[in-house]
Amino acid sequence: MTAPKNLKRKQRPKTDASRSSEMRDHVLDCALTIFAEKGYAATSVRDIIHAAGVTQPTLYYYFEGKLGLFLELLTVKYEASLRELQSSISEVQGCREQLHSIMLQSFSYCSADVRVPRLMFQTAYGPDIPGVTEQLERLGSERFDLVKSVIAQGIAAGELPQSSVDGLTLAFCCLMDQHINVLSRLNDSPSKLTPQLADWLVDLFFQGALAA
Amino acid sequence: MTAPKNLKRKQRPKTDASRSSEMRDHVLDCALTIFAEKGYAATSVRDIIHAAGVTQPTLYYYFEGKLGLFLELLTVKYEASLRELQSSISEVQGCREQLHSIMLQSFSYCSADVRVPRLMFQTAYGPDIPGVTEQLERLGSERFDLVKSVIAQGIAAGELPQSSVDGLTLAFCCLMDQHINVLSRLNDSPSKLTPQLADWLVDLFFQGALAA
DNA sequence: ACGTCAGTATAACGATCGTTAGGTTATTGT
DNA sequence: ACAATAACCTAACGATCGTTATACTGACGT
Repeated sequence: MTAPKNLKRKQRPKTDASRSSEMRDHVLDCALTIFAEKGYAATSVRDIIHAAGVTQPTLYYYFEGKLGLFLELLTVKYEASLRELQSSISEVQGCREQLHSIMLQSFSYCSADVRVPRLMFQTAYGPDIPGVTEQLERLGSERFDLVKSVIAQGIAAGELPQSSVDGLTLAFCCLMDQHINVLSRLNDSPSKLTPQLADWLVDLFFQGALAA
Repeated sequence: MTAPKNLKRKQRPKTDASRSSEMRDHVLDCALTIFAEKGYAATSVRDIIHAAGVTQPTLYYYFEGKLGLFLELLTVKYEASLRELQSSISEVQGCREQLHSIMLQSFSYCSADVRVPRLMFQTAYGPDIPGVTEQLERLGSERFDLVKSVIAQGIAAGELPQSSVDGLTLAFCCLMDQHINVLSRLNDSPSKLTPQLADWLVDLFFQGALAA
């Protein structure tokens, strides 16, 4: 249906075919739309190829299958998010400012394309998916560890109390991720993931952590 | 496999057959196990009847089908949780104490049977399920409104600042639900949903809300 | 000019999906 | 004692699932 008109037959590539291709990117993008909408289990390969305007062998030419396609999508989006987070916290100093950067950057990243947080968080916080859980745990813990390192520095610097690092990190991630997940489900435009909300949440967490 | 040995052929009931039956409860319980483990979309009717040690017509005798069975399970668990929450907050006074009761009671309810929070929250925060979304939204908003009414009273009584009621409620629910969801996925025994954690989270929220 | 091969399509594979038609058994009211 | 019916079963329905064998097409190196 959404056939790519400008995507004619591909000219012979010099590089590995299964690694770079406009058609490949097109299928990935359509798969993101469907996976974000219905989740992995409820999405069929036929849904994806129908949205992309191609046939099954095209999907299986570029990807290992439904699972491989999904895993790549998930990994790409998680790692892109992580890179942006890492670069954003390197620009400011102090625990509070860095937590602020993390929240702001996450809100911005997820507002840019609501399909992304829907894919990431509905997969992470929904039912387990055999073959995905391991990789998802790895990707999720990279995020968690990034926040954890910032909070650990905050404790060391006396900005935060000497309570449990993991407990504080979990609380911050719960506030951030769940707000993103809940507010990404509404298809309100503009996004409710505003910088003001990010400010308020960081303040609430920080002041709460200090006083609790 | 898990055939109910003591569940012989049921004697004729006086009441409506599809409303009360040991076999019916047995199927419901087995369905809870499977749905909590794999989610709605990835669970097949055959998975459930295999776990219950019965055959398909038995399931369709007591329930309308996979969807009806799932909806009943979800509704029963949500409403039981809501009733316990309502009775628990009626025993204490003041916003802070009532929020504390809500958090404690939720932790207790979810620790008693980890299948329940897995079913409730992984369904609520995972991908949409056609035919379930509407009912789930209704059940979820009852929970939300209960917390909201407590917080609104807290604002009116001056216990909480005059910020957005919905914002505060969402933040509280994010902290509570996401902690339950994340910690329910680990199969640690004993549960990490301790009263100490509940105390700490309520303090963090309350002090944070005051200072932010 | 032509064989090669990357890229895409047709069509089908066996497996599994949710659901049900129809038969069997056991208990009940009469 | 016996018809009626609740409570199951065996078996199968058509639809859809993920995946693939096979064939075709057209741009490329030679």
